[in-house]
Amino acid sequence: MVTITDISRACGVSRATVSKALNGAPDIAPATVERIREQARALGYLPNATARALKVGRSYNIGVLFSDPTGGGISHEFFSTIFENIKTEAERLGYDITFIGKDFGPLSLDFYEHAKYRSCDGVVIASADFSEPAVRRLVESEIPTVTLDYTFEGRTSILSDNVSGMEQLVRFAYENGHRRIAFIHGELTSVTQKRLVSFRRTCASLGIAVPQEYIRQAVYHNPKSSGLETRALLALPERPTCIFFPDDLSFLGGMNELERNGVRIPDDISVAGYDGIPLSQILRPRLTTYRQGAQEMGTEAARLLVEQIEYPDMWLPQQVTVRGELVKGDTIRRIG
Amino acid sequence: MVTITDISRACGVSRATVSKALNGAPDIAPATVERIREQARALGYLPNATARALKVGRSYNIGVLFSDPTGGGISHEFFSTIFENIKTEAERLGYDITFIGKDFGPLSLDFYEHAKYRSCDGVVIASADFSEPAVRRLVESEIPTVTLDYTFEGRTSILSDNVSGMEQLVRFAYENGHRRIAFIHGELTSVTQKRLVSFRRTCASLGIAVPQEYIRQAVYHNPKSSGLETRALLALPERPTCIFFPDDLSFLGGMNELERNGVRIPDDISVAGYDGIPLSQILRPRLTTYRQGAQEMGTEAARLLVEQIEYPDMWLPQQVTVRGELVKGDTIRRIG
DNA sequence: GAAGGTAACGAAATCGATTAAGATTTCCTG
DNA sequence: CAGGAAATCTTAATCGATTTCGTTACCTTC
Repeated sequence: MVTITDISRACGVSRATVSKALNGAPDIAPATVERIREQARALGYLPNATARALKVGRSYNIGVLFSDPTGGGISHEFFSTIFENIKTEAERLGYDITFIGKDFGPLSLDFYEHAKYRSCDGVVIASADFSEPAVRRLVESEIPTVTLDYTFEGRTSILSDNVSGMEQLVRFAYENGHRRIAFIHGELTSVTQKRLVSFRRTCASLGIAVPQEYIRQAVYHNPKSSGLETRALLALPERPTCIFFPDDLSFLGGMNELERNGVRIPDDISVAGYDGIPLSQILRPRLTTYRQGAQEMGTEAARLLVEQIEYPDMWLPQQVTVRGELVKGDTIRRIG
Repeated sequence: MVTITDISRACGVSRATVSKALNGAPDIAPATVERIREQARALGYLPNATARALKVGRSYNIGVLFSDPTGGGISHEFFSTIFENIKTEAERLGYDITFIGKDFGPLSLDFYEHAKYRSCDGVVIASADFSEPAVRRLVESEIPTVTLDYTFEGRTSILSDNVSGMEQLVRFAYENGHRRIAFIHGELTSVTQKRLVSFRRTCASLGIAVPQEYIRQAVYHNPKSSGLETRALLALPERPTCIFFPDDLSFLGGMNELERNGVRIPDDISVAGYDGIPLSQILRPRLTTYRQGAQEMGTEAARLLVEQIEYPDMWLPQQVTVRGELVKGDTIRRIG
C-alpha cells in the first residue's frame, strides 16, 4: 500500500508537507505541490479513508436505514428509487453509503450502536417502524439524521405531499363523474393516516358522501390483503364506481380479484393506485396513480444530511415537502 | 465518545489490558476481565471500527457492486433479493456493506480505487459490464472478489444454473405439446448466451425444429423492447404456440402487445419468463418461469467472500452453481 | 535457597493521515 | 544592512485500538 510516507521519501519532504500539498494547504510552494502531486500519481497513491477518518473525526460515510417490515424494504421500487438517488447524491458529495441493520454482528448492535460503531457521520432513515425502541434511540441520539416521510421533533425530514396527492386523485375522480368512491387504505401509520384524512376531507368538500363500508383497511404494500378488501367491496349492495388502493403494488391484488369476477378495468369499475412506480406504467391499462417524487426525496435527503453534517452550527431542522405528480393513466373512466 | 482509555482509567489498568480483556486474550485474570467488561457496559463503550481497521488492516467491510446498465440495478427484484441476502449474511458474520460506485466523489475514483479507498476487505460483484475496463481492473486486482453469474480466471463465482433452467423450461413446454417455440433472448452476455445455447440444444435433442425467425433478440430487462419482438412474432405466417421471454419483466411488454392484439394467455398462446421474481406470481395468470435461487446466490456470495477474506491461505477459487426451480404457473397450456 | 517457570499486566510502537506550533529561509523595506 | 514580515517546510502530538516484548511477583522443585 502506498502511503504519504512513500511519497514524502520520494520527494525528500516531510509527511506533513505531502499531506498539506495534497489537501491544498496555502503554505506550500506551488512547485512543491506540483512535484508531490506528480509523485502521488506516479506511485498510484490513494488516500486512506480509514486513517483520515480516525484523525479528523469524520468518516465521510453515511448510513441508510431501510427496515420497515411492511414492505418498506429495498426490494420495493419506490424505496429502491429513493436509495439509488441517495447514493448518487451522496457519492457526488464524496460520501459513501453503509447499510445500517439491526442485530448487527456477533455483538448484536442495535441501529444506533451500529451507526456509531461505523462512525457514520449521519443516517438517512428511509423506512422504519418509529414505534420500535431501537429506531427511536437512533433518532433521539446525537447522530445527525434525516427522516423520510416521518417528522420528529428537532429533526429534519423529507415529506411526500400525501395530502395534496390524495386530494388531486379524489378531484380527478370527481371530475370524471365519480361519486361513489371507495378507499382501501393501509394500516394507520403517519403516512397512510394523512392520505386517509385528505381523502375524507376532499370528499367532504366536494359534497361526496362516503359510506362507512367504502373505507376499508388492508395491509400496506400487500396485494393479497387488498384483494380481500376488493372482494368485500364487490359484494356490497351498492358497489363503488371507483376504488382507490393503498399503493400501486396493492392494486395488483385488487386487479386479480376484479378479473376473476369478470369486472373489467376501467369499463366496469375505475381504480387508482398510489406511488407511481415504473411497473404501474408498464401494465395495460396504465394505472391512474400519484407519482411520489422518489428521486427528489432521495436526492434531498442526502443533500440535507450532508449539509447538516458539514455546517452543524448554522443548521436548523427543517421539513421539506417534495411534490409529486398526478399520473392520469387509463384506469379512471369518465362516467355519468 | 467512550474509548478504551476511559475504561482503563476507571479500572486502574492499562489500555493494553482493556483491549486484551475485551478481546478475550488468554493472559488476563478472569476477575480483571469481569471488572473491565462491567465498566465497559456501564460506560456504554463501543469499539471504534475505524481505529481497529487502521491497526489490524482489516475493515470488516465488504463492497457490493451493482452497475449493469441493462437493468441489473438494485431496483430489479432479482437483484434486490440478492442484495438483501448478501447483506443479511454479511452482517451475521460481522461485516458491513458499502456500495461501490464509479466516478466516486470529487476525485472520480473508479471501482477499484473506490474499494481500496474504503479499505474494503473484499467486493461482491453482483452485476456489472465485464467489458468495462473499470470492472476488469477491480476483478484483476489484489482485492478478493466474488462474482455473480460471471466466471473469471482465478476468481470465485456464484452461478445460476442457466443451462439446466432453460432446459427444464423447454422440456416443460414440450411435455405440454408445444413444438413451435419462439425465444426472445437478451443481448448476448455470458448469461443470456448460456440460455440461448441451452434452448437450442434442448430443442434439438427433443427433435424440435426452430426456424430462424423464432429466435429474436431484445434488450434484456426491457419490456418495451420485448413488446416489439412479440409483435414481429405475431406477424409471422406460422405463429409460434409458445413464446419464451428473456426475463419476467420483459414478459410484461410482451403481455401488453398480446392483449392489444386480442391474443389471450394462455388460451391463444403460451408464454414463459425467466427469473421467478415475486411479481410474476402476483399477476394472473401466474407466469410460468424459472425461479433463480437469488436468496442462496446472495448468501453464498457473502459467505464465500468472507471465507476467502478470513482464510486467504487455504483458499482456492471455486465456482458454485446455485440451482433454481421450475415455476409451472399457468401460462403454458397443454395443446395438441 | 537458587534456578527456573508461569501468570498477569504494562510500556511503547504502530497503523496512515492531519494539524497546531515552531523552525528556517527568503525577501523586503526604510 | 538590520529588523521584521512573509513564505515554506518540519516536528511532534494525536485519533483509538492492537500487539510485541518486557517486567514483576509469585510459585515450584530439587
